[in-house]
Amino acid sequence: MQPDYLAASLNSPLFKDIDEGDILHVLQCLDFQIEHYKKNDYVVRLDTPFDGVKILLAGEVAIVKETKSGTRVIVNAFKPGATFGEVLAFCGEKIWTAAAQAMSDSTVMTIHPEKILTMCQRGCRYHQRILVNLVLLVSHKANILSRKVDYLSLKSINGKLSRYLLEQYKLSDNMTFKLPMNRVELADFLNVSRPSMSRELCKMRDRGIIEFYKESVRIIDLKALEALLED
Amino acid sequence: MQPDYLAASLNSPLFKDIDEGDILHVLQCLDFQIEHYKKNDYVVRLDTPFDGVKILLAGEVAIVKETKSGTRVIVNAFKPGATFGEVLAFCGEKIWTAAAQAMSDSTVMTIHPEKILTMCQRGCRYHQRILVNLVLLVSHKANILSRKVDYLSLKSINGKLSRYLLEQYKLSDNMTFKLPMNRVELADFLNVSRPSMSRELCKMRDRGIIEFYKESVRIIDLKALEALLED
DNA sequence: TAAATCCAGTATCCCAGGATACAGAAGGAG
DNA sequence: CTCCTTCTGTATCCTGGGATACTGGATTTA
Repeated sequence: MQPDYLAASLNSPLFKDIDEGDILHVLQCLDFQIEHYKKNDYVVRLDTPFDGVKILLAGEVAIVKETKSGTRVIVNAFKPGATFGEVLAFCGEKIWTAAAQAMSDSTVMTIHPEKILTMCQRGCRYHQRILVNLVLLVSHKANILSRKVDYLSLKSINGKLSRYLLEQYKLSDNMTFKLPMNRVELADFLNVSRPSMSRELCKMRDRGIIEFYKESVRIIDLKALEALLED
Repeated sequence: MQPDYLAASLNSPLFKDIDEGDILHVLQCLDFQIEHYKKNDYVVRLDTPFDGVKILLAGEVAIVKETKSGTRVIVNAFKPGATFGEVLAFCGEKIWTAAAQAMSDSTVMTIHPEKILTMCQRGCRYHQRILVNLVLLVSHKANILSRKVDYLSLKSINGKLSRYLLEQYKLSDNMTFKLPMNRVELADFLNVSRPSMSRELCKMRDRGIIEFYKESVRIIDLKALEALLED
């Protein structure tokens, strides 16, 4: 076992609050494999047999969903320490329901989910901790999905945009903040077309509700922005 | 502790594989409350303080997300034994991010989440089991949300409908099946207006792709239905 | 058995926003 | 500096589907 993998594993929320010696121990129980991928390689292909929970040790991996018409949408982008596949694992899916692609050269660890749930009938102290971490991890994923549903459930672009801007405002606790994505990505995230979003964004500006320059946004009329939520 | 509540708790996936005596024990640790609701009562209101994980003991409860203008999306409908609020609990939300409404007269148990993660530092045999159940439960929720996102990401009513019908077909493994909801609920679920959905449904029928009478649906031209997926 | 209520289908109107194409700005590479 | 690419805003056109209102059938209540 190379120590660099161990170090990378330490970053994963799955192993949070478990100390180094124990992680080594856990990993040995878990029957893991490690694989390397080059940029643009598929780490996981859609509709292929599910083979285990993945932990990204190094590089960058994105979850991509592709429509039959050929358009590819990046659903989620992961940095080292992130895990994926755990939701599929624990709800008994047998195949991957999305593809994962390396955005840069990446190293991925695969572990077998059954062992996580059953490995320590004897009750090692870190086993409990892993289960708690798993609960937190999966809950977090579910929460992100839930937020996604919120956005997608809104029908108007104004509604989506104002909700998004208000959330960014709350996160930064400042009327001026920077958008974490460019226009194309934001439009994808809100599931609207880029020109339409741009149009509405500018309308808001013209109505004196917001100001923006590049990725910087400033909320001018908070009340008016909140009022836009209602549609 | 009334035995009927105990019996109802036994049905919950949260307590799966825990025997009766232990459930009684767990419940006593968990500091639970029980409340009754009439049809259409709100079990939980949007934006009110989060008060604990809910277990539906009797009746029917639906999670609804609604905008002020009245657009309503049924995210999920629950039967006795189902739990909700556990995702919020374990990602540290302080307020309810959706409303829950009783679809019929219902009884709901509320338990306090901190205790689930920490109650048994001494390692009772059922504690571990509850954590495993929680992982399974939350994963299942995340999976449902993921499916929901898939529906909402489709832009055309045809796309949503055909995806939904194909899923029902796969579930029943039969070209003829019954829809589990009426038209209003289905329209809510797919986040489209009821008349528009009705229109598209009838178009499909007129094109010889499906047949339907009330809640019964029969797929006639599977290939054509699959072709509609290509939004 | 009449009245009230719920449910599904249909028609009409009309607008939010998608598709597309283009233009100017900004940054990077040679 | 010049070319090239990426990003954003803008205009034009046009359709999918939302809002609304009405129908008739089914179900429930009295």
